[in-house]
Amino acid sequence: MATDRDSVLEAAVGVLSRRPTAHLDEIARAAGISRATLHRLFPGRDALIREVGMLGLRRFGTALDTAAVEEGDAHTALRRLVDATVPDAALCAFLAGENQLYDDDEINDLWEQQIVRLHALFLRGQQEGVFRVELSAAWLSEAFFDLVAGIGWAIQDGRLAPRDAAFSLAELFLGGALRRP
Amino acid sequence: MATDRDSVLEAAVGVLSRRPTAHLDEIARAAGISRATLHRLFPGRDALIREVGMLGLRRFGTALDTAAVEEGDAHTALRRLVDATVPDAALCAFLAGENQLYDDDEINDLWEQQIVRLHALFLRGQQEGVFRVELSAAWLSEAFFDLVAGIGWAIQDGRLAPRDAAFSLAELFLGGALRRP
DNA sequence: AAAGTTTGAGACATGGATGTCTCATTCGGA
DNA sequence: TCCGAATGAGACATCCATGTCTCAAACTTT
Repeated sequence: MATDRDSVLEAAVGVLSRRPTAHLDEIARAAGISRATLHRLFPGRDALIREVGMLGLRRFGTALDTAAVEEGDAHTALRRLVDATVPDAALCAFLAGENQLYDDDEINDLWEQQIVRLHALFLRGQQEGVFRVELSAAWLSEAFFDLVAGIGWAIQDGRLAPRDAAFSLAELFLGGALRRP
Repeated sequence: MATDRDSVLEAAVGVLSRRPTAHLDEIARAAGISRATLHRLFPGRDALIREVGMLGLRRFGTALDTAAVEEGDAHTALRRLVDATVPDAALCAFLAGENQLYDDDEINDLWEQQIVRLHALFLRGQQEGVFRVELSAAWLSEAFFDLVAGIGWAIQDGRLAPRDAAFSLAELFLGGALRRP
């Protein structure tokens, strides 16, 4: 029974990241509330989708903060980011799939802000000689986010154990991104 | 002007992989045909979506064939698979995003068939000592497909040059999947 | 216990995409 | 040139999710 807005949004993610066209009935049921209450919390479907996106972007921003991606060497910074991001992988999965959101300016701006920070992390790592330079920082950012999203989907569908998530992501991605010594 | 079914499906992918809820008008326009003709080719929206999914799975199956993933050492087999898959990355992106398809039994079966082959490739590679065993074959399969999908999205949105796609995918993924010598 | 608030269930209207139809036009083959 | 087939444009009807409303029940607060 989720009464506050964020709990509802979390429940909504669970449904929407799998089926972006899920009916509001289904989302309300997943949140343990009625469709009427859902409408009281969010003016309509668009608003709901938008707020889920905003939540995801806020969470990812918070993950970048707690990981302090601008500090320390890029390698361990990325490891910290993995740990900070994995708990919100489902939200990232939603963001990756819902390209529809990109009509909204506010969403686009916030999205841009996060990507810039991620991109800067990889660029810094390349300049430090930590990350490979044959792969563009843009592609590294893209691929990282894709894998986070993949983690989210895999966990939701029960194909990946949550305990293994951070390790699987870090090992696979860092293996490909780190410069060989 | 795409008159045959497959051309229409290809055009549909271009629209649907970005916006899964695109109207039939938009899809028809993207294919250069009228909505009436679109309906003559495909009974309805569901049928269209389904056939796009089927096309994607068929293409991926063909890629597995042409790459001959069951032959040779797993490393070069995977490199062949990258080259064979990248041209159809957009279709894979659609498959990754449209989890809605998973209601259909025929789709599920075909999907299962491809995943089994991909999974077997990684398992074989692990047994040959080529791929890392700390990462499960299931996760490697998942991550590979996620990155292919990411390639597709990135190319469609102009964030990745098609020429760089195969290299970027192979280097990043193999870097993380291959056992260090 | 009583008043006020919130919620759930359902009915209802609405809008918009979908599906079906017709008909004029165009294209292709004989 | 002529005929048949295919296409496009548009006009409908239909369906269904959405949005709005009401009212009773449950819960909270005093």
